[in-house]
Amino acid sequence: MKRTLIKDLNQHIGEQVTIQGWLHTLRDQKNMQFLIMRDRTGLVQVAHYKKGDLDLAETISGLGTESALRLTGKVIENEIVKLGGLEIQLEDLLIENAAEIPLPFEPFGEYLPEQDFRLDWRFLDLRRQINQLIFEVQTTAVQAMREFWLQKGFIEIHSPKIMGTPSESGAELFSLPYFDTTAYLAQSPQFYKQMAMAAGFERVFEFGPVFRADPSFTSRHMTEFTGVDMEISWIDSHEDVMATMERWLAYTTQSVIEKHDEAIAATLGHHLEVPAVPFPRITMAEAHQLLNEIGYKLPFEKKFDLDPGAERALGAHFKETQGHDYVYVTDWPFEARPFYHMLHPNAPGLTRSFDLLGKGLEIATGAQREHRYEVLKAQALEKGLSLEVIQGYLNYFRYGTPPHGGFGFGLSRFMMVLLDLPNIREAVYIFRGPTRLTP
RNA sequence: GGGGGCGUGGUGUAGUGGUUCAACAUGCGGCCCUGUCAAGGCCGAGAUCGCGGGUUCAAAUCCCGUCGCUCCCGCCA
Repeated sequence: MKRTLIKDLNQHIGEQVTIQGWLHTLRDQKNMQFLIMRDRTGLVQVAHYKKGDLDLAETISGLGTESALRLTGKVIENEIVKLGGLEIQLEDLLIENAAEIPLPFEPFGEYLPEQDFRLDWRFLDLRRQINQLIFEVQTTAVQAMREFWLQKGFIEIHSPKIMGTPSESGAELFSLPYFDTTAYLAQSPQFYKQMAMAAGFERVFEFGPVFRADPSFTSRHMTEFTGVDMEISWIDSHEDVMATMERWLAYTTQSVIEKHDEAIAATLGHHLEVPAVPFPRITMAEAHQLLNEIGYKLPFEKKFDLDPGAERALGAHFKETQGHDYVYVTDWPFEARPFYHMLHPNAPGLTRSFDLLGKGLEIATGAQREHRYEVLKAQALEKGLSLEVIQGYLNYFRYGTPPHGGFGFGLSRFMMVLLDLPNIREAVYIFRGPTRLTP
């Protein structure tokens, strides 16, 4: 018999249906048994009159909650049932996979075990409604991001994650044996998306894994995460990148609201808002001045940079003064940026770059890239890089590469910001950290 | 790489030197209950208090070490 989803049961009053799902709660009484069943669409009560089938009653009594069941019965309206005013009168039950007793923890209990323990049993943790919602929302968000770009003629690329030389960035590399040599896991698709600019693709994006061997033990770092990268050609400055990005994020948020507003309100207790475009912008120099005014003390060694506390302070300030969750911090000093960021022509030492803060959290970095071969080489040397090692990359800029720029964006960090999740381990399907390689 | 915090039955917590210090909740097992509904009632099993060492007449409780987890800084998405 065809499966009926629990949310559709009210269209089948009086009919015999089959539902498939998990035993959410069992109330086993003297004469009656009540099974609360859950599938991905909701909960329903199933009633069984014990004397109607004593063998079945005994089977049910032995069931552990969270067992995977398929059951058949007649849907009846019953106003005394508090769960939706209907119930299924049980006729047949098939145990697809019994849950052992006891469970490692109760996914639907009053309190939850600490996060580390839940990660050990992530599949049980993921049965919780909020977790299903997080990944439904992420699916919609990623779909919208891709849609936005496809509407504008972007090409999607998939660059290799195994590399012979480090890709860039100060981040530590994972190395691995590779036949008779050593290979590295990509820290970023940076060089490859710029290669696409040299290739004349003009506009590209990529969703892909990124690996960072930094031993970071914080609520917002992972050793492997999904990077969302884009790169566009023929830009005038980093402003073009920011302008594209903010509309892209507004479109994405709009899509999430259209599809999940009700569920988000029901589960998280608040509504999302589409961020107003354009987002606030502040230069690094202005940011330092502002921080000074609002009394945030930045350590001396951070005179070219921000620290996480400063980012939170800026986020809070723009929320308070402009009601905005996002802010671009632009024009970072070259000291704080990689060699390939383009310098301002009339402000030496400053780059055409930006970070995007969402609720005070760094979720993206972008810039116009330096596409002039000689200038790029000089900047690499200034950063102390060996030209030999990056010559393959430098070659992209010898045979007609347009001006271009783009950004790298952390998908899970965005999910944290979007849904107010306190820890990136809640925002990612399966967490990878310095001491977490399983599941 | 640096710093802080935590580590008690399956799970979440209480207890901060002795005399119920091993408790409470939940889960688990049993019994009871005219259809319950986040069910309820009664009974029961379950932790030598992460591990090792030390202080003390006495340690879950203090000290040292170690391991694990966690958060912050550094680094970044």
